Amino acid sequence: MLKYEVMNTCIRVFADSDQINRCREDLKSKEEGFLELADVLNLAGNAVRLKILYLLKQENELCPCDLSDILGMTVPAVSQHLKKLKDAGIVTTKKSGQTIFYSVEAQSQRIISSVLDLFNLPNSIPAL
Amino acid sequence: MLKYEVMNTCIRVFADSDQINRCREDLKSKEEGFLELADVLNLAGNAVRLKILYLLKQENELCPCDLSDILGMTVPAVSQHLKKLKDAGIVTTKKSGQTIFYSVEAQSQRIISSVLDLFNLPNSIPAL
DNA sequence: TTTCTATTTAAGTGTTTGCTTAAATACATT
DNA sequence: AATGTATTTAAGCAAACACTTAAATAGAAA
Repeated sequence: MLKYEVMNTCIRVFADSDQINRCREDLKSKEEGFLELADVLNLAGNAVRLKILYLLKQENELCPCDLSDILGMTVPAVSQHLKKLKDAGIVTTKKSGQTIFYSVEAQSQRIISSVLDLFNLPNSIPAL
Repeated sequence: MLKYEVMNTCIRVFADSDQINRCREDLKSKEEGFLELADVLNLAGNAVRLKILYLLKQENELCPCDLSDILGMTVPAVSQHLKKLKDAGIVTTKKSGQTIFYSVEAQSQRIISSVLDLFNLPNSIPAL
């Protein structure tokens, strides 16, 4: 009578329930890491923010005003992107006069560098 | 009279116009690359899709039905994520009977592996 | 103190995202 | 031919995004 390997939502004749359980366990043990990595990738997965991170790494520090000029967009638009990056702990600020300089947070240098290094993978981006 | 270095939107006393122009040129020359990399990061920057990519790499191939079971979400929800990945050329499909197996597209293996390797960067994710 | 300047915050808006449920496809299997 | 199974597509919807313009802050400079 019980012909199918019924797992959850899906009824399928040739499901490999061992494989599915193994994968589920594996994911569960890494859940936290997936959420955190996805957050970082999501922040970097916007052309404006990716450019901001690239520029901050390249130039060491820049103020919202500079970024606005370089990127050709309004200061509030830039500021809102910076806020997201700062809330995530990816960038940090330093005040000098009435200028606020943004830079990549020390602890995030490695992952941001690694993300930006993806830029240089040969043949990595199909459409390129 | 012209006291400021007026660049674009921003009027600021101590703007370094050389730096700003250099950065602008640099960005312009890499514009295409930024857009494409941001696209990939944006796709990977979702916990569900990041898990899907991880699973496809780990298990070589999986069908929407398996993924639905493993991820604990409906088949249409999974299918829509797979469509995005396929439209971007990141995954490919192979038919076997009435099952459709998804796997990471050969040309995208490297960048996807590199993205997933970010998972293993020690101290890379501040909150971790 | 008053005025500027750099930045942030707020409010409004159109677009995109990611799910839901229901329906449609496309084939295998009987 | 009729039924069943795996998958995709469609429609609807609440939430998140990314910008805009205007206003609010904070602090330097005059």
